[in-house]
Amino acid sequence: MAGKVKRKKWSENFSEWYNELIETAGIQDKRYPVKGMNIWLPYGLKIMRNIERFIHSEMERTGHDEVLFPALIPETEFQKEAEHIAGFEGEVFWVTHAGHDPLDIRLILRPTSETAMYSMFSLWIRSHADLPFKVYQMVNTYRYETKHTRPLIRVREISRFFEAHTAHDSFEDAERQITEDLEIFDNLAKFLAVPYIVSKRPDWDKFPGAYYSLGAEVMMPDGRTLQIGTMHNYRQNFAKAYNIQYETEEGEHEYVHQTTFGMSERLLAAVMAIHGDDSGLVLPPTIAPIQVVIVPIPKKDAEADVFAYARKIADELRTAGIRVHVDERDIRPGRKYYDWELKGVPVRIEVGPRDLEGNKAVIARRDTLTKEVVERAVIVDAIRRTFDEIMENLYSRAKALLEDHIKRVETIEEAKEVFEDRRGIVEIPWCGEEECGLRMEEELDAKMLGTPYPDETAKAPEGKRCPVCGREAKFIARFARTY
RNA sequence: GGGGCCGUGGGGUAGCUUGGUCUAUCCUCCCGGCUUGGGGUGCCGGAGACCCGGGUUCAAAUCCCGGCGGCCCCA
Repeated sequence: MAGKVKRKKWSENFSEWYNELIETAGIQDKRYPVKGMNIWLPYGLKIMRNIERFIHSEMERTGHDEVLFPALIPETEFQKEAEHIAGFEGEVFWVTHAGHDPLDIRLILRPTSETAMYSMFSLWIRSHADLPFKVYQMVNTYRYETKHTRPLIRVREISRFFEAHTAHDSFEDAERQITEDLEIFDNLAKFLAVPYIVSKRPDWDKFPGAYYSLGAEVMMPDGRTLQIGTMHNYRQNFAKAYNIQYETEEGEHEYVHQTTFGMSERLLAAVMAIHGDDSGLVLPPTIAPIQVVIVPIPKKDAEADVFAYARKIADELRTAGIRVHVDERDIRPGRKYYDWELKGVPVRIEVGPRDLEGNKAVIARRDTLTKEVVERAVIVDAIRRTFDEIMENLYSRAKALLEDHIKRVETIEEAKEVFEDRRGIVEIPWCGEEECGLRMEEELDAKMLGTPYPDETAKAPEGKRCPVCGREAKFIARFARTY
């Protein structure tokens, strides 16, 4: 039955499909006259808010407090951590003037908030009793992207940037935080029905200033990967630059260990891309602004009032906590079907004279585009069951897409074939040397995502050799074309 | 950094090579009316565009120069 769902354009011309859908489905308007800065439209924003609501609840569950820092950072603060500034200075927006006068100390628009937050952390964190210290914010950040911008994916204003920042009394406790971040991320991914992989980034591609960086990637329909989450362990790098110290039980002064965890509206891009099809968006019921749309099918001269019937069902669903909308527009039902399919509403209920007579309703699933007739009396249960089935189907379909695109190879030639063919992720033995890693990136015209995480899964099997230098391989390295 | 392409109603486009019946094509969206209603009803009517500046010419959407904006490829 899934064969009924067409995903031709989606898979063969993903870029075009994506750009069209961003506007036709009402996610964003790209016509704002600044490159890389787009407007959130009401429908898209509602979806994003539902994703954020889940993130807020996870943050609360795990004891993070929400804060809001200013968007402007003085040049002097920005420059305190050497690697960090080197990594970002090429892409920050500067504020150099106020009115007609040049500023004494120039300001940057935050590309991320480490340098805004950490001088304050050093004031706030005094004692071991203050640790662990866990805060987060969801704000807009700015990066002057020089590559091609793409809505939600590569933008100059990230308008929904999530960043959690924590401070700990030891490396071990910071590691526990990374584990917690991964658990939060996993919950979120399940909520979105989005399967992913986690890699430890190679040293040359760490977050600027980090001890190590983890990236969570998803597989897009065209075989390229999209990073949708990152976790960094900073060790004491920033603490030393910003003098964030606490007093131990013994009265000593120690630098804190820090971590960050980041996500953005790329989460929505992933959901759109991974679950969509040729008819448009397919939203998981967990985040759909409208979970059920009811389309009344009137018949001329029929005495039955299908509208009243539809409204009654709507009330019932609403009482059960389901987000429902009755489409009473004066247009043909077929037109409504297309409209709501484009917008990805997970379930459609059709009610016409036939259903009213038999005390039934037709339930249509968005993910499979199949229909089923159900008894009016059990409609709430049927909808709930359908939601569960949709979540399962979306997840397993996406999981198959991801797994089909991961290929383990041993030579550069094999790896090249994968990228020529259908793309995806290549896993290849690697000695661990930067030189060999960069060489493979160049030869494959792909990026090294890193090594599988947790570390135990990154070891190369016995006897495998690095295809570049021929030495014994220590790791499995992942390569992909990325967004 | 190097090379290429392109700016036409809200969106997508035709026209440009060879200047003139361009009073600018078609689809979509939008507005009004009738009709219709279990997968994009049909018909009638309406609104809406040649990126900006300069030049060539009797005549420029079309050719030339400059500006601004966008896209693609390579390093």
